[in-house]
Amino acid sequence: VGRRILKYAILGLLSKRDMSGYDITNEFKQAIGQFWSAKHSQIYVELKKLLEEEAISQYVEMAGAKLEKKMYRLTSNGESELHEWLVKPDEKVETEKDVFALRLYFLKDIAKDEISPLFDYQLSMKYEKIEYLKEQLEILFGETSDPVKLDTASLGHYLVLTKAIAREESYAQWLEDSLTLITQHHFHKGETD
Amino acid sequence: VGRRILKYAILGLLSKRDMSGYDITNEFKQAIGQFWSAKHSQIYVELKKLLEEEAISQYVEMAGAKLEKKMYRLTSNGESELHEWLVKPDEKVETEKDVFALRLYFLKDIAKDEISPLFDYQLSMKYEKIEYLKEQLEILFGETSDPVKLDTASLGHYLVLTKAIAREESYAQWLEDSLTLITQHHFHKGETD
DNA sequence: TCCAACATGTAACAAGTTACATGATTTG
DNA sequence: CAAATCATGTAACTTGTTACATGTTGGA
Repeated sequence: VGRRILKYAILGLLSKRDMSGYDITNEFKQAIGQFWSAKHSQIYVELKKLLEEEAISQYVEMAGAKLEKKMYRLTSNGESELHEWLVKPDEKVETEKDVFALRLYFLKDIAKDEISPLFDYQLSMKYEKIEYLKEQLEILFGETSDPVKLDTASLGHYLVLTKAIAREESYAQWLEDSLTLITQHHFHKGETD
Repeated sequence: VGRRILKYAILGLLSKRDMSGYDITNEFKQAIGQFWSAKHSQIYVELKKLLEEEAISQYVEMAGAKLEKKMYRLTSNGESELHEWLVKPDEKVETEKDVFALRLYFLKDIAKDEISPLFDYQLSMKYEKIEYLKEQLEILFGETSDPVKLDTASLGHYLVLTKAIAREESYAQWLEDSLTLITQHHFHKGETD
């Protein structure tokens, strides 16, 4: 049956302000895109469905002389659906899919000299991402001495960014540790074989 | 077009030993299931496709008097396809989807007294999972003084388990920190409102 | 005037889940 | 002998990606 996460992600975004499909697409390229995202093709289809369900309403805003922006607004119906979903504890935990970890599980089938480049590439991607996320945090909360003083709306944003940073840093640390271990392992095997 | 991760996950599993669809289903309930998994319905369909592609071959093993177990084995074709994939660096990074983080982003729409139970539930699930993963690590590598001395096949298993533990512990830590922050935030707001 | 960004949609396909369907074997 | 586990499959459906398709607007 599906849990329609995208539905609630869109309702959540619209609870902040009215948005067009294009705006929603862009939001998924920002902070929240670290934890949920969708392409415009999926978003426009979902918006149509939400309109039919009367969870949202539509109005047109002119952006220029001819360009029509279709704006969407939460209905009270949609608002209560969102609230219900937000406090409903998650039944099922989904497998977090991670292709690099999957590859590594089959380590024995990877040649020794191929492993290190794979790690190097992963690490450089992780560090790039960490840098980007920290920049975002700095831009948004750089002057904030104490996150306790943030307004409630910004607090959500702050928590999501710190989560993403923690996740990536933990990942990078594990990559470093594993590469060290594998290198030593090869050395050890080389010695004893 | 898709990247057919399941295809390579199955080929990887078959590189360790011959397996039936049922065996593969069970493997996804073990360690590697922390990073990739599939239901039996998807697995049987994929196995059929892999047979057609001649990446695997099939033979029948009797399990009892009437019960036929269809066993699959990597062909040399499948083996080289697996090797190629294992060393091909990942083009695209997929969004790691996390429904709890998504909810939290919409924090302002959650009533104060509803937030703490949500965190408590998440934390209890995380700690349960961490305990389970550490048990697995103990069972498999408990007597191992130094992972450097593991055989190469087990090393992959070890790395995947330590990865899962690091991931869950980092997650739990962030949950603890965030709950503290939110609690202080409410207190702060209560004082100043 | 060209290019990037703005703006919206559909179609085809791939991937993944749930439900339906059936039967054998082992263990208490 | 009942229940859990072993064992294999198909059908219907949802979700998500890629490709196709079109037109506007603002700035260099």
